[in-house]
Amino acid sequence: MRLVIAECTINYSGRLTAHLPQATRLLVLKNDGSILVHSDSGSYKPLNWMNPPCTITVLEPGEEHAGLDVAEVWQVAQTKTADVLTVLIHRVLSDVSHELGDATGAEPGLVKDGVEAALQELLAEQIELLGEGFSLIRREYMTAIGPVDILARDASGAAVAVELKRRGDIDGVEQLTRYLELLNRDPLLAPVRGVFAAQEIKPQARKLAEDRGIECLLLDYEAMRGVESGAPKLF
Amino acid sequence: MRLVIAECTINYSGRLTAHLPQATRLLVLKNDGSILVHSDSGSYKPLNWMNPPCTITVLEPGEEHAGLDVAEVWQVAQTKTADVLTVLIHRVLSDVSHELGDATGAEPGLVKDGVEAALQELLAEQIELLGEGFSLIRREYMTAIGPVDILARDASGAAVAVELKRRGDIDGVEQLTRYLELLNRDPLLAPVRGVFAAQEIKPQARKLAEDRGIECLLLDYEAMRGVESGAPKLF
DNA sequence: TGCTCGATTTCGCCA
DNA sequence: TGGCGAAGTCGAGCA
Repeated sequence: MRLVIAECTINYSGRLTAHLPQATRLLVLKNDGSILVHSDSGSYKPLNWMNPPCTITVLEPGEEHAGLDVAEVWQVAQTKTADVLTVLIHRVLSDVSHELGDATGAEPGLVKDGVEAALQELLAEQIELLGEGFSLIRREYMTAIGPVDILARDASGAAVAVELKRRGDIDGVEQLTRYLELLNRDPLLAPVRGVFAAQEIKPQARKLAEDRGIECLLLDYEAMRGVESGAPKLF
Repeated sequence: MRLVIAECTINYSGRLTAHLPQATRLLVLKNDGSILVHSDSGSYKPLNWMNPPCTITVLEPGEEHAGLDVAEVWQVAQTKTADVLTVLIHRVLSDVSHELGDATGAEPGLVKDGVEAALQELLAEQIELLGEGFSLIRREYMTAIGPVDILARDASGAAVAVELKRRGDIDGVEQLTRYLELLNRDPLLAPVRGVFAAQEIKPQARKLAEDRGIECLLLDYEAMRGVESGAPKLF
């Protein structure tokens, strides 16, 4: 990885056109040829970037750069698309390279825990959270338009489709509506009720769901995990 | 901005729990207190990060780190939430700081062109792309559930609602469907037809749209821009 | 401030 | 490989 601190002007042309006026910035050149342009603020998203595969060509400034105080021109071109990032280097303040990775030179990679999959697993094991006498039919119940997160049976034996979200938005209600429409065409399952379960449900989503006769269920992830393990998971 | 190349082990606890095994990585510490952890591959998204406002505290290794070859412990805590990023520093290979920004120390910021807004502007000006004899009623036509991108009138005088996307997905069709349902309740407008216009339309979205009697229209941004300016915009 | 929607989204899964 | 849904999504615009 090569880290360059430089006064630069940047133009991007691809899905959109973008321009960065002259300023001092961090240029990160990764080993796969990709480049990130970071300023000292903003969040983790760079001001500009080019993702791999791409190639960097260093050019001498041409006539069009006369009088612009340009020392070098970097042409970063995407291999597969027509995207081009042009970096005009005015002054290089620092330029260092380092080898990253573990002993083998590879990045071990991130280990995650606690996303929607975990929520689904917990609700499947604690299916009675949906109501007394509920039983699980199956998780990821496949349909022609995609998998229903959880399919269950209520105390009376009627089928219930559950859509799970971390944050319950209007999109989730639409998704569940499409599943219910499809499931209710199956004479072996119909009538199928819907439950919209999430750690947080937006007011507009709740309203839309209730208008459509879909029940809303707030989930407490910490409590559900507590029931399961008795103690928070540590590394 | 401070750039540290270090052999490190990282744990994150917040919305999810994540772990990064020991390896050499780039740690970017921005002036606003935020931190990014980058490896030599992947795209612009860091392996781990903490966005501002947050504080970094450097601790001496405690008993729980005995035998783990830990030189320093960085506790990065979000000011508003309970998110915590713990960086175990095994070895620092490089540690440099630089002032970024322009002459005033500020980042001038990115200038963009060519997103959905531009597409909407172009289609409004070239409304005949919808069909012969079409006329514009207005852009961003407000309704109770949000603005319709473009409302037009066809040759026969009937209202047409247009939903614009760069990439036409199922969500866009759902959105247009909600607008049409609402607009068709207005006796002054009804009946209102729908047109789903995008640079690219996913097969599933096209199918859903056609099932609902919504017309699909592929847009050629480059061609539309060419009609408008006669020449591509340059910086 | 809260909500909605776009993004050069990126990322990961599954058919 | 392509399509699709989730993301520690982020960020802008608007009520």
